[in-house]
Formats: sequence, C-alpha cells, structure tokens
Amino acid sequence: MMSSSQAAPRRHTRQREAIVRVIQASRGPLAVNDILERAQREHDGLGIATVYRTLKLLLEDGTVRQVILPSGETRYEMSGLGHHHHFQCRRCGEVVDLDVCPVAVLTGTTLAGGYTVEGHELTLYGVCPSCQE
Amino acid sequence: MMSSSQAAPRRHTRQREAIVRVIQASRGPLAVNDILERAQREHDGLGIATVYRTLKLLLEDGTVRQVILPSGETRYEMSGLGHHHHFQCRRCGEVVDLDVCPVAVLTGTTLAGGYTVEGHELTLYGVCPSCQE
DNA sequence: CTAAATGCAAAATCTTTGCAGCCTC
DNA sequence: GAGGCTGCAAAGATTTTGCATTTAG
Repeated sequence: MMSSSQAAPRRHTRQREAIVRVIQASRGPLAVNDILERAQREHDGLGIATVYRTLKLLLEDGTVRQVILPSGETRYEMSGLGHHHHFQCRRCGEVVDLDVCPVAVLTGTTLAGGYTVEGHELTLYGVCPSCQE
Repeated sequence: MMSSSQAAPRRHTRQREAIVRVIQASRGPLAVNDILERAQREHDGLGIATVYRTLKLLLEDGTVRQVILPSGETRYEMSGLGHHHHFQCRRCGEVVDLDVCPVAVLTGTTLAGGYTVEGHELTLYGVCPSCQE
C-alpha cells in the first residue's frame, strides 16, 4: 500500500520563482527584508507572509539554508554551496561567502575534556573591498 | 561645568546579586531562562523582566557579553574571559567555553578578494563527554 | 473546476516598557 | 524618606497562522 502522507503537489507561482531567483542571484546570504524588497521588484504586491512561507518550504525542501549570524541577524542562502563560511563587513553590513575554511579542527577530533567535534560554524568580521578606500 | 548626564547610582539588590552569581558560576554561556530558573532558586518570585533589565545593564556595564549561537539561541556569559569559542553538544544542548582557538586567520590578514579580517566568531558542534557513554 | 497559494490581519513568541508599590541607601 | 528597583501586565518587534479570495494545473 502507498504511504498515507502524500506531500501536497508544489505549485509554481510568480512569487516563489521570484523569491528563489533573488536568493540564487546573491553572493551571500540574504535577510528576509532583502528578499522581500528584491522580489517585490519582480512581483509587486508580494507580501511578507508569502516570503516566510516560501522560505519555510524551501528549508524543508533542503533548497535553502538558514544562516544566523553572531549578531543575531537571520539570513538565507541556497544550500548545496558546499562547506563554506561567511564574512561580514562591519561598515556596510554585507555578508559574502568565503571559499576558504581557516578552521584547524577536523570532524572526529576529540578535544581536551572529551568533546568530540562533528562540525563548526565560523563568521569572520572585517572590512570589505568597497568600504576600504 | 559638570556633565549633565549623571549615571544613576546602581543599587545592590538580591535579584541582581543572584543573577550575576548564576552567570559567574556557569562553565558556559546561559540562556535567559536558565538564568531565570537558577536565580529563582536563590530568590523566589524573581520576574523575567528583572532578568532582562539586569542583563541589559550588565551589557552596558561591560560586565556581561551576549553570545548568539548559529542556531539563534541567545546566551549570556561574563565578559573578560579572554578570546575563546564555544562548543555545543548536539544531544543535551549544553554550551561550554573552549580554551583553544582553532582558527588560522589572524587579525589584519587580507583574504583573496580584498577582505580585511578583524575578528571572528566560531562555534563547534559535537557530543559532550556526558552524552558519549 | 479543485485545491494549493496569496495577502491581509490577527495570533504567537520573545523582549521591552509603563506603572504602582517596595526596598536600598 | 527619596529615588531607584521590582513584578505585573500591556506594548513592541518579528515570525506564524486563519480565512476568504485568487490562481495554477
């Protein structure tokens, strides 16, 4: 017999397409308001509730990943970008993906005290090139 | 002439003493509810608003530091613990301070792309000794 | 056509604030 | 005593949910 819990068919709407496009086009994770504002350029009248609902679906999907920065800002990025970390500019606040991982502990390492490391999250802070001049 | 904005004299109350004692006694950063529950053992009737108000003062003081984990949990620890990072157990959720810094970038380093690094936040995840057995 | 998706507004959660009484100093 | 401090409950801020309507398939 079939599974009794069928996932409801997922529909294609302008709103959802706009939201995904916006996230894909970014070089780093975006805040909900960034997503709302950018997606509204494509689809005026888009409501914040739709953004939240779509993000929730995309999270369950695994399409999107939530990134909470040490400052508490919640952002969203495409998943499947591979292991990477983030850099936030202290002046303009923008967050970009880093392709380096400057963390020297490996999964499986056991630290003094008996803590077994399985993963890590790192955020670097500093000044981005645009804000340097 | 004198400064026109005098800081109000800070009073010693049982509530505040209990809150600070609780934070000092911890081996890692505590959530607001942890602080509330533990401080209520010393001072029953303590209200959540007092905890928030006291934490705010202690933050302004510089006595206490706010730690927001990648999961979004907000916690508080004594400041002046020096440079350190955190380890969170994926089973029990407890967070402890680490005395190691496994991050290989130094302040002042410039990454490819021109990003100047000034600081970093790192959280390790894994299993704590108590949850290993 | 049917049922999922949307937008609005109300609800829920976490944190802050207003206020009357309480407690340091 | 005077004024800061507390606890309660109401107010804010952010995220979630209910509902009537719209719209994809």
